Amino acid sequence: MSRPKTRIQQKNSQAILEAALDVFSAQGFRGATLDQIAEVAGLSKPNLLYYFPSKEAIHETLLKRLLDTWLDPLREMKADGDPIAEIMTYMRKKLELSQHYPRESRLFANEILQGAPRIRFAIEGELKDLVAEKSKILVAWMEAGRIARMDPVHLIFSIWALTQHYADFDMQVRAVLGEGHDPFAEAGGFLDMLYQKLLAP
Amino acid sequence: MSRPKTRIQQKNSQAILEAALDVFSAQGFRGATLDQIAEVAGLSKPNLLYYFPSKEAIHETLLKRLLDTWLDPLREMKADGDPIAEIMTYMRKKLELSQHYPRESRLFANEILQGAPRIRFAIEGELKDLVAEKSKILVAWMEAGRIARMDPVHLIFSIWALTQHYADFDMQVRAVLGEGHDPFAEAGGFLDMLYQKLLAP
DNA sequence: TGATGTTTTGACCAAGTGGTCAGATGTTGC
DNA sequence: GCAACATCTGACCACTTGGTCAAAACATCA
Repeated sequence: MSRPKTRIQQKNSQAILEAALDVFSAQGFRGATLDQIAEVAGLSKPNLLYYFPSKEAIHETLLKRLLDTWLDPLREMKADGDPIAEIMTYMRKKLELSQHYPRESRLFANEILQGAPRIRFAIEGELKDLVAEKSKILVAWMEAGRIARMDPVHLIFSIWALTQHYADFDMQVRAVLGEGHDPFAEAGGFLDMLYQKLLAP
Repeated sequence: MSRPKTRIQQKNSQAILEAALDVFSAQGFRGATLDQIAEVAGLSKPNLLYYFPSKEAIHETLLKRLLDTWLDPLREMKADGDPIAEIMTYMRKKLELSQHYPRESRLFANEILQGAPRIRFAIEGELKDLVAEKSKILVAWMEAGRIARMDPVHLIFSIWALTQHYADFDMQVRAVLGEGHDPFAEAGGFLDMLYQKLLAP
């Protein structure tokens, strides 16, 4: 069922993944139940299992799709651009992911929190390699005196931490800010300012 | 059973909470089972329920204890200290909590991720009030020109995000850094530098 | 020692879980 | 219209889950 052929397969697989994203991101893998997913998707439980062989398989499909989306912004950071603009753009794109795909962010957070049992391989491979590659670019920029010197990997961690916080801890952010705030707009301004200061050579 | 009297009650309640912290922080509330907790605690399941009336009750006890520890460092930020030193100390203490109490950090993260169903009241009350109070101090420091001007609440969010990241995403941090790194030592240096630059008037 | 209270446990339960399956119902192309 | 296939479902299953309970084992102290 990995490559839906008919219109109806397309539609139902999609609905299941959409529903599963809702449920998994809110409850974690073990906390989510097939009954919940089925209900949200508007299908019967046996029907879910007609499209996916198991709960595991749904989760896995979701994580696989997620990872690419998640890494894309970092992939786009290019050595030949303006250093500060490139980093700023990366940070902004990550913040937009947090804003527009908070369920994906939480799904990912849940997975890492629990020791990444299902995507450890990707973290230790793809992600690690990508960070190593981009770190080289950052170091080159530092050595050329175009941004301030610092640990490049922790610089990347800081972007992840600061942007994902607004998706993963959304509930807390909104509760603490109270009414009449636009968390993501404010975060955008704050993080722009922060990285301007941090990166200035 | 909230106030253990005998030696044995003291010891077993403690063992249960310790085991529950292990399991809840790693699996989330729904993902954790009483059998797992009982096994880690070295007790039988019915014996667990002799000390605590329900799974809920164990979780609740854990969260209640956690909250105070968690807020203490912020409470200690005093208006009459040196602004930069006070904020730096707060950041350092939060980082130390991440380092020495990662399970507590993850327990908290799990709870917030899932919409804080069990501590919403504390987030909207105690925590919100404390942040409001400390924000006033930060703003006063900004107006006195002793630290740079910025949104004080997002400044606090940034400290939470950057320090908790090293506990909650520990697996990712270690995987990406690879062998031969001391994540928390490096984070300490990086965050010192970051906040020096950010706060300088 | 025995009487009294505390702690522990095996056996049990009802509800919920992921998953199966035979067959019913739709859909499609001839 | 009908054969062939895709889709869907109710009934069911084995297992796990949180929780109960009566009785057993243990501790304490007169």
